[in-house]
Amino acid sequence: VVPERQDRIIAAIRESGGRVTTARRALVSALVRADGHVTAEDLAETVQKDHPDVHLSTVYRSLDALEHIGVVDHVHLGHGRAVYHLADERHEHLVCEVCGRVQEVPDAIFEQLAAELLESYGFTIRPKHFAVLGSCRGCATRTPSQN
Amino acid sequence: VVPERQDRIIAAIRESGGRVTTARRALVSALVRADGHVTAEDLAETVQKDHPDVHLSTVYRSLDALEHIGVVDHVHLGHGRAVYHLADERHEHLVCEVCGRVQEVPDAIFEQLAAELLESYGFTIRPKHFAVLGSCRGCATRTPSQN
DNA sequence: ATCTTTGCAAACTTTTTGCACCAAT
DNA sequence: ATTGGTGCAAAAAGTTTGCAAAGAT
Repeated sequence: VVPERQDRIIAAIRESGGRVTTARRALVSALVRADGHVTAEDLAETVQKDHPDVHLSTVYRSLDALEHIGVVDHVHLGHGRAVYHLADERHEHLVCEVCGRVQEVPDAIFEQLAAELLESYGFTIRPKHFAVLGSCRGCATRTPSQN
Repeated sequence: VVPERQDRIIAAIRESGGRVTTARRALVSALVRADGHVTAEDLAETVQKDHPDVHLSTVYRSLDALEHIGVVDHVHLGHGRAVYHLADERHEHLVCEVCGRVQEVPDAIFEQLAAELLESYGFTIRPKHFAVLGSCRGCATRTPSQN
C-alpha cells in the first residue's frame, strides 16, 4: 500500500475546503493504485468494485476538483477519452499509433525543447497536457493506422 | 489565388480513385484559403457560403478521405474540436492556455527532441498530431485557466 | 445547521454511421 | 452502368449539468 500519498491528497482536499466523502476516498485510492493512463471510466469501474453506486459523473466531478487543487492532471492521448493521473508523476507519454502502447519518459527529455521555445518565442510549455504521438521501436517501419 | 495547390490536391483525389465532387472542390478551396487551425465546422461554414447544402457530415467524410491520402492532417488543440490543415504545412502549434492564441513554429524545433526519443527509446515522433500547450510571452506570469 | 457533494437522468458537443438517392467516372 | 459520394436524421461517444436528496463539517 501507499498510504502517505493518499493521506496527503485527502489532506489537500480538506485544506481546499472540500469534503472528504466515500466516493472521493475511493477515487483517490484508485488513482494511487492506477499505473497512470486511466480514463474516468476506468477509475469509475475500479471505484465501483467497492462502491457500486458511485456514479461516473461523480468521478468526473471529483477529478475536476482534484485537478483544480493541482493533485490530478489529464492528457488527451488521441481520439476519445482523456486519461488522468496524479500530478506528481513527472513524466510524459509516448503513444504508439500503430500498436497503441503508451510509454512513459522522464520530463527531463523536454527541457531542451522547453528552453528553446522559451528563448525563441517566449513560450513556456506545459508539456504534461498532451502526449507525443508516433511509432515505437517495433512498429517504426509500419504505417501508423489512421487515427 | 493559389491555384497550384488546389490543382495538386484535386489530382491527388483522382489518383487515389476518389471522385471530384462539388463539395470536395469547395472544401479543398476552403482548406487552401484557411490560415490553418480550422475546425470541421469552420470549413463547413466557409463551404456553405457558396454551397449551402453541403452537410457537415460530408465535410467530416471528405476530410477523412483527404487525410487518408496524406493531404490533410488534424490536431487536437485541447478540449473540444479538432483542427485541420493541409499536410504540407510543416509547422507545429503552440497553444497558449491563458489567452488561447495559437502560434506556429517550424518543425525544425522538434528535431532535437525527435532524435533523442529515437535514440533513447526507439520512438519515432509524429509531432504534428498534437499541439504543445503552455503560456505565451504575455501570459507567462498568469496562471493557466483550467482546461 | 449549513453548505458541499452525490446519484440520477437528461442535455450537450463533437464525430460517426445507416440509408436511400444522386452524381462522377 | 457502376460505384463512390451526399444529405439527412439518428446514433455514438465523452463529458457536463440541473435538481432534489444525502452527507460532511
